[in-house]
Amino acid sequence: MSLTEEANHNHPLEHDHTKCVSKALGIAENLCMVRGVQLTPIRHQVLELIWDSHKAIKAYDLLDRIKPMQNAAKPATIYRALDFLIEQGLIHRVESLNAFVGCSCSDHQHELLLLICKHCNEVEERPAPNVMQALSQEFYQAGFLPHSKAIEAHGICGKCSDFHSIS
Amino acid sequence: MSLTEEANHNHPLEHDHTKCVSKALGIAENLCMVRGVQLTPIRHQVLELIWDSHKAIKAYDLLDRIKPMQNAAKPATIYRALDFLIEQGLIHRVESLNAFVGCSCSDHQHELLLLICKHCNEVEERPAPNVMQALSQEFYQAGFLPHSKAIEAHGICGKCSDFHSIS
DNA sequence: CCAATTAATGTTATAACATAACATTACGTA
DNA sequence: TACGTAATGTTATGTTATAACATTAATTGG
Repeated sequence: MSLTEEANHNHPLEHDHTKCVSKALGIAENLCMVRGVQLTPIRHQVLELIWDSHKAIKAYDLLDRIKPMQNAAKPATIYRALDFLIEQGLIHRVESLNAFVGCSCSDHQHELLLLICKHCNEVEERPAPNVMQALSQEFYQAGFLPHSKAIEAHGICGKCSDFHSIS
Repeated sequence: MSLTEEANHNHPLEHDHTKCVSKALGIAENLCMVRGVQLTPIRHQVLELIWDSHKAIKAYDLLDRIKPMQNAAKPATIYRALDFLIEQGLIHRVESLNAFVGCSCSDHQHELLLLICKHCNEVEERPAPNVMQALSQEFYQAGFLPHSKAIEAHGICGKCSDFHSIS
């Protein structure tokens, strides 16, 4: 099922989303330039489609949406672009949804806590340094050498609970 | 791919695993009794197969392994049993692996931190109260009302890094 | 500049993960 | 014993992801 079908509440006018998009794309273009990697048209379009909202989007939904622009697009087309974007830290894979969301802080070092709203389906990314520090201590105590970590919480976001309480 | 194919190092003699299994099954039987839910033969067998090791196991691997005992087993057979076991808190779904692992503390309240070893593929579950507290604060600051949370870390476990350093 | 190499994409096929929908069976209880 | 509910059987299909090989585009060294 498309994620936007099951939780489709929107927060219109909450913010100027064109700014989010242009900022994210600008950062991506710059990063790729600096790193000497190619943000090809396909990769750029996939990133743009992902940034169409703050909701996580599924690979096959991306495929549907890129088809008009890339007639030859196949699953591999999307998954390759996703692999690239993840590698470059430009997007996150949301494990518990099998979906993908733009990374809002790809320009600096970060560990990630993802807050996934069941109501509007938006995903908020937070640095959560205290959580990360406690986590590091836990790893140390366990003798565990982490390579990667993901924290994903499902619940109701601030905007949605505000919305409920005033409407 | 079967998870046990890609990371197949074992820690033999590290512990008496029959104790883990009998403890887990005993707790499960008791809990189900108390709750008035049925730990049917299929559900019991699936739980037993999951507890065959501390590694996460995939649904279709479980299917293969239950076939000799349950000739009629189909994907739905396994997924229904898994749903039941998850509902009862007897196993965890490891989101980042699409796999399942026995819950080692199903008899008491807990939030979970899963330490997943890339080398031996075992999954250690830790309560990590400090992490959970920091997380709660983060949720509060974000105005987020959590319904569920999962922390999954991939890396090298203590036993495997010990092993490397002495051999 | 052009040949060699590497990076990216096209294409086909299939593997791997999961659920829907409806039929049947088992079992407790009125 | 008929009824309702829980569990399982069964068929089909939906969803997510990758393998493998061909072709095209971009980069680089001679």
